[in-house]
Amino acid sequence: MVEASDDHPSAAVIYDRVRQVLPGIGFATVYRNLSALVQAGKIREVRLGETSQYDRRVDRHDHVICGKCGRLADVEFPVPPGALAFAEEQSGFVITDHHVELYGLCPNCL
Amino acid sequence: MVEASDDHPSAAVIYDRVRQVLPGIGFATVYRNLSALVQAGKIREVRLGETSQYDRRVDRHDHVICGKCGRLADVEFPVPPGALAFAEEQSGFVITDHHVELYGLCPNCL
DNA sequence: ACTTCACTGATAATCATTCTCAGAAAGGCA
DNA sequence: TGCCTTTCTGAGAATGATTATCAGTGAAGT
Repeated sequence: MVEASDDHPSAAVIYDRVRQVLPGIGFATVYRNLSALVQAGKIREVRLGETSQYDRRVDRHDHVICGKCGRLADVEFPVPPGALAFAEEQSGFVITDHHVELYGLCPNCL
Repeated sequence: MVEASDDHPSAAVIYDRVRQVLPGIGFATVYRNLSALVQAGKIREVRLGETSQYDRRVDRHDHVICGKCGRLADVEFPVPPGALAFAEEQSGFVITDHHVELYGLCPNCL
């Protein structure tokens, strides 16, 4: 599998990369395989604006997004023990998962 | 302004609602006004999957999303004091804002 | 060799959103 | 009031990301 590199590429970027190895490939195939990988739990899809980015890490973690260049990086955001219970109480929802998005500027853009 | 009701409507829902009052309106106008309101800081845009939802609350807060019916509700998610600094240290980013998305089931769907 | 069947690439279709552009409405002013 | 300018609007086309369709290819089994 050519997918799941070490950054957070969008479908378009993955399509370009794959084409360097398999020049005749169509984007339908790329999208199909990405969906299959997501479904199979091999990669994770992260929506950023109107496009999807793909993350090889499938364990629970959070993301920082650079407001200038759009770069997305993994982070661990420590959640206090009672926070989820507090949010459940407030909302009446039963919470099964969560994702923190942090916004700022990346080292390169600073 | 007919926009900014008390739930989290998508552009399509807002378009339908506005059309009940102004039957001849086009969606271009609705989108234009929504963008203007967002730009002016009067409402907030929250992306949920492929569509945008609009939130009359513009202060910092978080959201719970029902995995079954897609309903979105406001919540306050308490962030521990050192968490942002910890994430900055990890990532090298300077963090200016954050947003927590909680996933689960809403009271109706339970 | 023959059938089956999953997989592929090209292309059309879809969905949300944005752009374009001619016309309408609103305001200013002599 | 009549004219000009500017802004706003609606209709529809255009865009960008993604998904569906569909005939063709190739491997696998018999």
